[in-house]
Formats: sequence, C-alpha cells, structure tokens
Amino acid sequence: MTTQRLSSLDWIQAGFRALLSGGEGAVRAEPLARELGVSKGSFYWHFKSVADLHNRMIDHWETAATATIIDMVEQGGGSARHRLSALMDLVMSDLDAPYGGPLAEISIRDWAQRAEFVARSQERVDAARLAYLSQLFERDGVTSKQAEANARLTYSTYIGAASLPTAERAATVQHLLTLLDLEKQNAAHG
Amino acid sequence: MTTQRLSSLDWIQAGFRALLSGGEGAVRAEPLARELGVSKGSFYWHFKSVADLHNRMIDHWETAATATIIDMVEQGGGSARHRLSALMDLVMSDLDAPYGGPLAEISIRDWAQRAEFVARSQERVDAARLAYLSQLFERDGVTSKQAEANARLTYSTYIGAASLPTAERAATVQHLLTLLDLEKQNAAHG
DNA sequence: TTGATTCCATACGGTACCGTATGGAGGCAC
DNA sequence: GTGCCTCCATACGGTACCGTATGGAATCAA
Repeated sequence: MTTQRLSSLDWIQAGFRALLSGGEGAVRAEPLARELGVSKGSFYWHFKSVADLHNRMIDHWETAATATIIDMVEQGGGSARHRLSALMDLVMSDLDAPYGGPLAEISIRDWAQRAEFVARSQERVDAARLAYLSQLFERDGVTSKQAEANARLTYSTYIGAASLPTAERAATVQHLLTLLDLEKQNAAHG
Repeated sequence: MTTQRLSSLDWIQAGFRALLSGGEGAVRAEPLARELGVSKGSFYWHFKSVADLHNRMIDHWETAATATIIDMVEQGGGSARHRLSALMDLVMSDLDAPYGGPLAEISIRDWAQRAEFVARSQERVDAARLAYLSQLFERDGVTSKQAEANARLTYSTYIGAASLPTAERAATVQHLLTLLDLEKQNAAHG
C-alpha cells in the first residue's frame, strides 16, 4: 500500500512545519513521529539526536534561503532594477519553499537569539543576501557605499514586512524601491 | 537581610529575561523559580498557572510597548519630523525597557504565530503604533493616504532593523526618514 | 532461497516539568 | 502573646519527552 518509507528530507520538512506552528521547542522527535504516522524508532535511525535534526534543518535552510533563490532571480534575467523587484516578489510569496518562506524566517531569526549554530548560519545568510542586494544596486548605477546602505535598508524592510498583513507586504517593499530610485535620480542632477 | 519577598512584577520581568534567552518555551515555573532563588511554591501563589503568567506578561508588554513610549515622545515635544526621529531612536535602543526592547519584539512576534492571545495583542500594538506613526507623518504635511503608506514602510523597516547589527540599526532607519523627506519635497513641486 | 541491509516498532530507564496539597516563617492587628 | 494574613518551602503523583536496546518486516543481491 502507501506504506512508503520516509527519507531524512521528510523529517526535515516536518521539522519546518513544526517550527512554524510551534516554534523551536516543538521540533521534537516524538511529536514529529506522531505527525508522520511512525514511531520514534524511525527518527533515531535517520538522526543521531534531536540536535542533529536541528543542525540539518538549518543546513538545509541556509542553502535554500540563499543560493537557490539567487539562482532563480538570475535565471529570470532583466535589468538590475527588474531583478530587484523580482527578488522581492519572490521572497515575499507565502510558503514558497520547503523551508516555509518568510514566516519561517521569523522563527529562525528568533531561534538564532539562543542557538549559536543558528546565529552563525543566520549571519552567513544575511551576509550573502546583503552582498547580492548590494551588487544589484551597484549594477543599477549607484556608488558602492550607497549600494550597501540601500541593501541594508531594503533588507530590513523585507524582514519587517514579513510581519505585515499579506496584502500590504509587496506594496510596502515596492514603495521603498521607488524611493531609492528617486534618491538616485536626485543625486544624478544634484 | 536581602531576603526580600517577590512581587508579581519580579516574576514577569524574569519571564521576559527567559523569553529573550530561551524563547517562549523557556518561560516556565521551575526554571524561573531557580533563577529567582525561590521555590515554585512562590510562583503558584502569584500565578494560577504558567499560562496565567504568559497572559500577564503580554498584558504588561502591550501597554509598555505603546502608551508608555508614545507618552515619552509626546512629552519630548518638537516638530512632527523631530518626533519621528526621536521615536525611532528611542525604540532602537537596546534593553530600554522592562520588557526587553527590540530583541524581545522578535521573540514576541514569533510567539504570536502560535498563540492566539499573543497574536491579538500584537495586532493591537501594531495598529496603535501604525496609527501614531501615520499621525506624525500627517502632521508633517503629507496626505492621509501617503501618511499611511509611509507609516507601514517605516514600521516594517523598524521591525526588520532589529535584526541588523546594533551599529547599523539607527542609521538605516534614519536613511529611510531622509528618503521620505525627499519624496515629500518632490511631490511638493512636481 | 538465503543472507544482508534498510527501515521501523516496541519496550525500557531516566529526566524535567506541571499543578496540588500542606505546612511553616514572618509581619501586622490589637 | 494571640490570631491572622501574606509569602514561600517541601513533598507528591502525573505527564511528556529523551536516548538506547533489541527484534521484526520489507527489500534487494546473488
């Protein structure tokens, strides 16, 4: 029948569902086993411990949250300004990935406050995203220093907008991009 | 000696320390009792249950995070534009309140994803802050509709900037306020 | 078919917490 | 001092989880 065996990825995805609905404290072996309809004997075959699952969840998130998304934007092509819009629309969509999208970001960011390995992963993700954003702004024609400031501002707004009602998220970030365009034009003939 | 009795507020503040360092899952009776150097007999005298402490923590945060801060800004006086800056500087300062400042915001925002009473409190806090921000922008001379958009953008950036390194937080939000000024002047003679 | 390997069930001891029950120490009234 | 009230200690049963140990079923190799 449909008595299909589970892979490690199944457990990792279940872990993200639990993280979303219950926070880090809900990512535990026995509750996940119940949700997946198996016993925890399965869990301890795939993972050395609960901490092991946590590590592999964060590893999975780290690549999915940077390289994967950047690849999608780059393959979409277009001008730097267009890629900025595309990137923001992409990361703003709900439940857009196996790792849970912008809502999972909130939980992970909270988790990073108390787990070193999460904090370090978070820092790498932030750095990679900021570097990519900065690169896009620079390609769009502003100075290196200005591009970094723009990147920080855009990134902050993206993170914060995850807490807004879904309907207002995209418009809010696009509003910011409009303002940054205005600033660029103003600097050009100022 | 210093065998001072504890008040409910002592437990609530200890609850916020635990929330910061360990998330919602760490706000429990026995660990808090250990940290405060008493037994849990004390806890269950002050609170009916752990859920009772959670509710009173959120109640406490709700008033501290809105009315208290708005009062401080309004008493500082100055122009609307000056109050905006003052407000952002105030909420950006680390550990500025018994409820833990911007770092506690991250934990509470995460907590709101899975606890109804936290989500409702969060919504009220967001609404109150957005209304106040919107009011400041309107006083500064933009249209009502534009003021609301500005408020959403400013608020998103504030929330997201809490995740930036401390040194870059204030500058990032001030950067946004500068951009909004530029937009206003541009609309004035455009 | 036989053996080996993969994946899971069951059962166990151990730990940390919840909430309750009960009693004790200290201040305050008088 | 006597009683009362406030705040806390101690002790208890109950629950949920962790990690391990061990055996069983399914799959594949040959």
